[in-house]
Amino acid sequence: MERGGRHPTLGDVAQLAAVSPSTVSNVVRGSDVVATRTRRRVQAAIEELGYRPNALARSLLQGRATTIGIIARDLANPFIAEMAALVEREVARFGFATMLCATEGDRDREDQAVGLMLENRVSGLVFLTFLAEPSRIGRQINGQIPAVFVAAEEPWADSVTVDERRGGRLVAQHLIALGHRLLAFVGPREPDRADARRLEGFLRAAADAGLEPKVIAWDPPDGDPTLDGHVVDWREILQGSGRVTGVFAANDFAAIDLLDVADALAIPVPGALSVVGFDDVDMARLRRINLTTVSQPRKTLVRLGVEALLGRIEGRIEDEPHVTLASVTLRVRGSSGPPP
Amino acid sequence: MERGGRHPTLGDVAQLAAVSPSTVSNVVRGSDVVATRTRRRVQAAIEELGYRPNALARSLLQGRATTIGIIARDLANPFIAEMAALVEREVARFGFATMLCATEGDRDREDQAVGLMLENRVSGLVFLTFLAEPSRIGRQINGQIPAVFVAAEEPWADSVTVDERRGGRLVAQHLIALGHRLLAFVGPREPDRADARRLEGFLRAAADAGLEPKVIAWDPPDGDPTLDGHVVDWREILQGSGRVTGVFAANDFAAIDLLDVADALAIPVPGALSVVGFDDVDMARLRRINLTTVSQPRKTLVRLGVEALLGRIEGRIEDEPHVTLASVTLRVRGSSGPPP
DNA sequence: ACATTCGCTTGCAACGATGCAACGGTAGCG
DNA sequence: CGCTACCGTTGCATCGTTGCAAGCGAATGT
Repeated sequence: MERGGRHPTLGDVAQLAAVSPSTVSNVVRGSDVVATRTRRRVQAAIEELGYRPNALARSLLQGRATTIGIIARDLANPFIAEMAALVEREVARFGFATMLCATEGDRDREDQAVGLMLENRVSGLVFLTFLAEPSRIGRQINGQIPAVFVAAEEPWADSVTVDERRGGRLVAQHLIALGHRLLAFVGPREPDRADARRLEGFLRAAADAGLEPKVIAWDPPDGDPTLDGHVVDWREILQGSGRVTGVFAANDFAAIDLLDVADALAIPVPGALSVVGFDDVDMARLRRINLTTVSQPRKTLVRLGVEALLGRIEGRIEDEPHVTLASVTLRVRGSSGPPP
Repeated sequence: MERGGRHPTLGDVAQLAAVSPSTVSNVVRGSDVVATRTRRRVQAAIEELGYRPNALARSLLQGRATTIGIIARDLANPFIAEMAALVEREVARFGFATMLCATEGDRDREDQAVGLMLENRVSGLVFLTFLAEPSRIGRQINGQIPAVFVAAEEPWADSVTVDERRGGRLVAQHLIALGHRLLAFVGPREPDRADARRLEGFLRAAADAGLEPKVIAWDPPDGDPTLDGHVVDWREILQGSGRVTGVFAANDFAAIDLLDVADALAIPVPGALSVVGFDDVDMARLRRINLTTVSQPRKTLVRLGVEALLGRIEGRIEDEPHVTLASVTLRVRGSSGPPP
């Protein structure tokens, strides 16, 4: 069937069908210049040898691979994983293969990932993460290949994201409307710009109501929460003298961990504590989680992002990088209620 | 910096450094035959041009890309997503890039995925799924490139998986030891072989105790459960005359959905219903979920799988395909208890 | 002084596919 | 009858790298 484990080539097929390699190439690519008789003969030869075109050779010639690269932060986060799946599926519709790299937010791995993608001459890059060191990556990419940020943003590339500040504002307004006055924000010790904007919107809306939320840094599951740089205890924050009653978590992942903490301390939610998240991951709607959260329109984000990327790849779009905003919705569920 | 948006090549670097392309190639690949003076000059030129080797050309010459392909069923399942992340990370340690395809269990997309990988001349394939049509894919791969099944199994390729039957048995024994006699298994309408074996072990152990569990087909979130081909109602199964008290779900995903159904019907777990899952996904340990489940050693599975794959790729291993079994553990949590 | 060795560098032929100019042959047209 | 138009097919150059044999000074041995 195939000679010695090696892959049969265009030439092998050509020989068997007694035509030139070019003709085989034309058949493979479905060019209509080939006579039907010849085409059939060639197809038979292809079948017999089990021939598969070598995408590497093709891509080498065209200067780029029919591949797009996804650079994500962390596939263990369901929000990211689902976004990655959507992107893969969407670009596959246009015949693109997908290369994947996770960075864990580490700048060196960011570098490596981009390097890997560039060396493999991907046609475009989808970033599912903010960058630890935007300028370096920006310089590397430097207009060499199209890139788009989805659910993230960089000024030097197309970005499709949501109005994070508005999301933060909605949360604050929701909690305040319920009657909360003791608010807090919980986010990672090293916030990315999404976290920062969510916080910003939250703080601003709180300030408008004369409130000043605490800002707590927390990296579950291994870290302790810190407040103004000092390690504190959840019991302290949730039950102590300076306790809070309404908490906005930077994302559902953290929010759900926080619910778990509350459960561990036997603090009733929303009875004694209201928790609001961000992202609306699938599990947020489970009755046991039932998390009030800000919903991001995942499919829309991906669709718009891929659309923009393909536009650049095909050269249809040439203007300045553009930021597209999709709208967020506050999804009120059972984890938020009036303060005690 | 670069000429007209195109990528600088070995030749460009060679010209600038006034050496031959071969020498540049030697420098890039860290060959030690190059004199230190020359090497420095070349490195300066590389820096100045922002040169990046073209992996496509390199791979074309070697006959295969430094890339492995992951073929997964569905990234939206956290178990799969986490496995994919682990594989990506593990192979990256050995310098491999990762191509990703999701199949959703569809045989056509299986075909396409494998075709895509083969055309891109990946060095090896990691399957994170059982196949809808194993024989076809097997014939396609046909010893052309190394493949390994992780948390899945095929006779014609190396496989690293767990003793699913034993997992099923452990669940049955656990429920029976608690005193349950009215058992059921809940799995997808089109079970893959993992599901089938989990069921098999479960049924056998139940039979040993003289019990005959119901077998329910269910595809959450959109489907109704069916029993012997007839659509039934959860209320019927969980509270009706022929009700069950201990349910084994084919995987945590389904188990968690089942918990949600129980919550919707206000059925206390484990008071009136015990639920046991399979996989031990991260969220299973949350207090609100607190799912008794069979734990798969994810990291071990991935490590062993990648090890086997690399062995084949480097030609170190040449013998017959081998099945490696890792051991499962029943993790007893709060979703199982004595029957009412 | 000449041969031999060494250290470094270079040309050249692949790898597999593609795009294009050019081929001989037939047909259509004035 | 000669001109162009078109048809299906073919060679050939090309993409960026690598591996290998050969080249070439300079240093060493006798």
